[in-house]
Amino acid sequence: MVTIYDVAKRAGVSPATVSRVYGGQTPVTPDRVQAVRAAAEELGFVPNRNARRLRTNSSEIIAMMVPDVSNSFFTHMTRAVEDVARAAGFSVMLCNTDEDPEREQEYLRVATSEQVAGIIIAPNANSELDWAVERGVPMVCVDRHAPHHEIDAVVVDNITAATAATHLLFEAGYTRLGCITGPETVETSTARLEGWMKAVRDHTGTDPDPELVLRARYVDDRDGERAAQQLLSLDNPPDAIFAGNNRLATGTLRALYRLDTMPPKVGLVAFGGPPNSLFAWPGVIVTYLPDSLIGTTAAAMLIERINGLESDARTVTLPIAMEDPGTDVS
Amino acid sequence: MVTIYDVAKRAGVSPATVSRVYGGQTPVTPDRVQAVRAAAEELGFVPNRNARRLRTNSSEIIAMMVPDVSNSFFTHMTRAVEDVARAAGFSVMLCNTDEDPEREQEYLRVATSEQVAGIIIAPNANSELDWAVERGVPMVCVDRHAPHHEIDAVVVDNITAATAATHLLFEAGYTRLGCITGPETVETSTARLEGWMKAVRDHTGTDPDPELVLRARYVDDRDGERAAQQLLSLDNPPDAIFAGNNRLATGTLRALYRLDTMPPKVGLVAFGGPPNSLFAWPGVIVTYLPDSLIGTTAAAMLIERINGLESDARTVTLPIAMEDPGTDVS
DNA sequence: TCCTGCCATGAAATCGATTTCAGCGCAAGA
DNA sequence: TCTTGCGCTGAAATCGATTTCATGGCAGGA
Repeated sequence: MVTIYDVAKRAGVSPATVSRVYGGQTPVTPDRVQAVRAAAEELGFVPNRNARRLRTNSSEIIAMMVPDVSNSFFTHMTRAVEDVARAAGFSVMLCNTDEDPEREQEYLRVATSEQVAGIIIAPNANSELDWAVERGVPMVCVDRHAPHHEIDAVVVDNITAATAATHLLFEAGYTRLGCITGPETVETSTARLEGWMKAVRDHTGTDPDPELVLRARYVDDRDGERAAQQLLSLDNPPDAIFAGNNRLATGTLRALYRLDTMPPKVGLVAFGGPPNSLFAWPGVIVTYLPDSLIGTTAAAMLIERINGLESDARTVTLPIAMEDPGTDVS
Repeated sequence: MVTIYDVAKRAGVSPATVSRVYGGQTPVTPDRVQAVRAAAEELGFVPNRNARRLRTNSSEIIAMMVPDVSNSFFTHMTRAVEDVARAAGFSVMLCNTDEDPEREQEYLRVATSEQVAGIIIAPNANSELDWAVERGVPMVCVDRHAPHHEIDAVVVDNITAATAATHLLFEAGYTRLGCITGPETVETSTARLEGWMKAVRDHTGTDPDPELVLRARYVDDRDGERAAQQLLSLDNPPDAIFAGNNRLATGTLRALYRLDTMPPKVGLVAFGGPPNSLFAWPGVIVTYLPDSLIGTTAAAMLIERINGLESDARTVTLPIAMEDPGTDVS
């Protein structure tokens, strides 16, 4: 391994000078800089970040903790975070929590032990963030607020969008709406359910039929498929379904396909997806979550914190775009 | 920051003993282990990995260098790598190269400077891997072979699968096939083109019409869309299209939709996608790349290397699954 | 020409964990 | 009882870069 001492010897300067050439505070005479760079080049010197970090007690790593990167929502968010991070000289450490508090805890431990510069996390109601908060690690929550702590957050207005999308189903002529949403531990699933209920009450004047509301796991589309099947096999089945995230929408669509009741026969709100939907489909109302924007915003906010910003916790709420192709089969 | 010295003082032992409790080679008396653990717990001690790494000259980080995590193929691969890595005590650093050799180079520099334990990379023809190879960083290539070096690789049999899928188009009754594949710098795109050509020759007895072959970027589905439009606006347009990856397939499908020539009117091979295809579609032949399996295999191979395996470079070729729903519109 | 003061430089301490090496205590064998 | 030897322990060196502190050199002002 080539060290600054080797470079120093070759360049005829002291190790301190070599160190200063690589991002030190103190200036170095141009010709010495030249000499050092030349020597470093010849020897193939790469500064050892571990040594630097040990000394400076900081790293250029951002931990990205999401339930599951293979969910396209988080995929795009992660990609966006990585872009902003790289531009600012940070690397991204990827952590899939699978909504499992234990795994999350383990990762938080690794992250602090790693002296990461900051953490971007999509927490759930069971998240134990005390560990990181106590240690003052800069942190930004995405998609959901932090439980029990005041922490920067970038979220979307789920209630409003869920209500609006549900209204569109009613306007399209559907009358009996089912709702498949996520577990109670995930804040967005409750918000979307709430938005859906509001729209139902607005239109029917009464509370929705409880048998039309199901909760399924967010992370596996087969759960969504099962839930949709269950709804559609009711004695009095819904004629449209609100699917609370992209996975659930994918599962629901598959169930509809299997039962030969594809939209527009049965209406669908695909909240936040389905992923890579290719084109507008009659009877499918899609809301697009601003995944990349959430990522870039969160990364930018985190970097502000890393650079020492001390203000109170901030919450940024981003709007949700919507697509309604109508029910016309053309 | 709590260090082993603090813990040592509190537990009434030496720092060396504390270190040994955390994964040291030498055994420690049980009651001292107890005392150390208790003290560590009370003080909230977390070992500083940077110090450890500086000393041991190794890290528990695997760099995952892919063109673009937001491509579902790499997404699933990355997810699989992360699972295997975590189980073995490694973290994953995410690097999007966008097929850009410069960015790749930058990341290789960061990775060596970071003393990463190993690298998993999807290289292209312009990749400069010398840097890492010289330094002996354990490395495994995925999806593509390393240019100019003998390195472990996990790939799929693109030629065979492309030929087989193309055959299915002919069998379905399509006669004039177009092909949209990726840039020449990406090995898989050439292999798939080759497989396609073989099938065309088998069936027609002649070389394919050159105007039916287009190359587009792999990374943006709009390029695929444009290429498909171009093919379909020929005087003598193809009646089926072979799309060389998931992005191209997505773009092609969108073009077909816009031109109101959705399959089965125009046949389609969607090689390696399209992502999250919801269900079988008449006239669309889909090949499924074993994305997760590539990831787990590569991660396992890399970990073997990290643990000191010295054998010659190995290449694992995985099979490709295929789905042909026929052309029947039922 | 001499003095003041800034600027660049090198020597050495430091970050926190690992590891070598020597020593100590204790058990087993003679 | 004495010796041998094993097993555990602590002191101290070490990893490679950063940074403080003291110093030497040089320019500008008197």
